[in-house]
Amino acid sequence: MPQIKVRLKPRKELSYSAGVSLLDICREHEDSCDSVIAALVNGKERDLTSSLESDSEVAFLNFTDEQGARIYRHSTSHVLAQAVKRLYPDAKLGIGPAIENGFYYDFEFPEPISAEDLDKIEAEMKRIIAEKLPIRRREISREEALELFRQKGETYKCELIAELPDNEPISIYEQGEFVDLCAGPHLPDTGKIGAFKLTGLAGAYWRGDERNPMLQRIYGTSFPTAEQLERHLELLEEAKKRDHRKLGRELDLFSLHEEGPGFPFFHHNGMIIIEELISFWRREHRRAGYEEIRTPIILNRKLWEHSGHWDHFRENMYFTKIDGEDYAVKPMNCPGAMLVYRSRMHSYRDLPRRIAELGLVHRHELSGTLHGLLRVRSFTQDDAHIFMTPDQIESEVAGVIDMIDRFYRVFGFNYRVELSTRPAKAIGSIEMWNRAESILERVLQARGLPYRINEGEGAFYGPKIDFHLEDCLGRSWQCGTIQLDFQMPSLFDLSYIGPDGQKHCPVVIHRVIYGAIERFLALLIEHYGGAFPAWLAPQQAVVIPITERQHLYAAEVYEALRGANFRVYVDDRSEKVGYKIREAQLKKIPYMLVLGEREAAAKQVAVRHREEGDLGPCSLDNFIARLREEIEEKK
RNA sequence: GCCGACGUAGCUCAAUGGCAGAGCAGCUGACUUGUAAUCAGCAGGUUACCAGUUCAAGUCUGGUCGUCGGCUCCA
Repeated sequence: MPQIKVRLKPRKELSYSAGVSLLDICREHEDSCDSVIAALVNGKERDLTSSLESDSEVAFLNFTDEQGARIYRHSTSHVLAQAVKRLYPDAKLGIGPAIENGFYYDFEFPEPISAEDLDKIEAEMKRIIAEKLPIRRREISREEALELFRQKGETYKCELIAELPDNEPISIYEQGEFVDLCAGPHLPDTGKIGAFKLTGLAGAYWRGDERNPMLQRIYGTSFPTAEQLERHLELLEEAKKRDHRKLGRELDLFSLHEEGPGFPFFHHNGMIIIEELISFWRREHRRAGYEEIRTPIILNRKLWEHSGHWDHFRENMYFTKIDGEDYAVKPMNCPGAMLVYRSRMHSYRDLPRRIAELGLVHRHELSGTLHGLLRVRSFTQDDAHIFMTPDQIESEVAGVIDMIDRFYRVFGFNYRVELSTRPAKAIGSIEMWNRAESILERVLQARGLPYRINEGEGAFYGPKIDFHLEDCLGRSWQCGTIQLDFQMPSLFDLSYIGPDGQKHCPVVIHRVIYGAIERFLALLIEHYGGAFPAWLAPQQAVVIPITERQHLYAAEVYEALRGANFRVYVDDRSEKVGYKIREAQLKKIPYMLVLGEREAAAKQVAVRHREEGDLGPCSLDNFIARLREEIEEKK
């Protein structure tokens, strides 16, 4: 038996005879071999049950490694599938991957199951785990695989096998009587799964396509210990307290009504935040050389036919009739901006022309996708269209990326970047698309921004760079976007006169920073958990007189703060201080100013901060200076 | 749109097919209070809506509307 060298990370050099199993190496060299899930062999994920035939670099994976956790949960999804097959032998298997924080498995049941059935399935899963079934990998030929799953009636698996690339080995994993098509790797046996829970039941189209049959998806999660599982479930509960729908009601920011599904109502408190966001936005845009326009909400159908929206976006649009003619409620602002550009002649010296618009658009989204303020049917885009010459594209795109980064930084948002490419319903030539896509890619690479490619998710008129933010449950939502457009300008016959005295067609960037004000507000609410920084807080301070004897002084303090342009009110109800403070805390007001005999006598205010607590007395002027600085610096 | 769940007072939640209730919020009054809930009283409902079964429906059945969780993070 030839000897092989094994470099065990972090730094061990070992020698074994070829054919040694990873499990053996693990038992010998890992202190807590029980917690090892799988291994990376020369960077590739492998089962612990597999063996080494040549010199290798090995790193063992634990649950604390992201890859390890995914494998652990993927194995749990197989246990779920096995349990389902035991209880419902006629159920057909879909796919069952690990996802962030858990896993799912899709099934087609002969009769739909309901949420109560999950208990039964969980019980069976526990049995399978107690059986400690060894999990074995086997590579088989395409023909064998097809035959195996055809026999079992697993039509979805057969479909997957047929689509696997020729050069890829086909592997199956067996545990007890259960077998699944799977690339792996997996835990060595089912007994390794500590704590798990099935968390949800949902419908899911096979392969996410609504033309395919709908399967039932069971969601779950698993952890090595019950404590970790419990902690995870508690974290989810905590996160729900930050839900913008709950906080929106509690803080009186907005409301949603049956009378207008998907059409949010903003209350005074919500409007204050929106107004602050907008005035910040206006200041930054003026500084960055933007103009601002406003175009109509309802425009003639002919315009939408002309722009391509009639052909490509009609299902999402609302229509109406005026004087016997068809009109549409705008789903996008671009045609309006095109008309503004076209309303006068342009020289190349005028470009780039950056035209911004806070445009209220309406889109008919599927009823089932509506979600608080995060997915609505009417929203305000902080839109802009940049008209420019072709050689200005890169610097303008870079400028917008800078601007988005600057904005998101103010709020402390982490974001993810995606590049979306040509969709099925696209207008314009393939060459144009390729050119546009490569320009966007080049700018991203030049900036060293990590990004993901979203095949086929671009707008119908051009590719785009999207900026995604996360909500309280980690779901990601597109906010900022930069879309490159070579089509719309020529459709609208836009032009500028070049240095050569000839007419040329400009290129357009469509872009938003917040995206939709409504969605951005929702994410802000969750991001801050409702405790907005002073510059955004609907009420920045509350004046709390202790008894009626301080009401006069309270009015004085109130007037001074109002005079300094702060949002403030007096709580002069006949309640105890503790009661008023508790209420102000629940309303997440940044500052509470308690006024008693001492403060009134010394003309001071006793400052309490919602997070820092009692800060003691200080002069009114000092407090005003403190709050003013906090607001100006958007702390 | 599709799959599943849910819909009772402003909010959070009770009520075996048998008189719709509690806490908080609201209103009135008393209390004059020193850093997260003072006490008492009052008021608040076509149980989402529309049909049906039943002596009797918040509860059972059907439909409509709305809300929530999902609908590739590819074996």
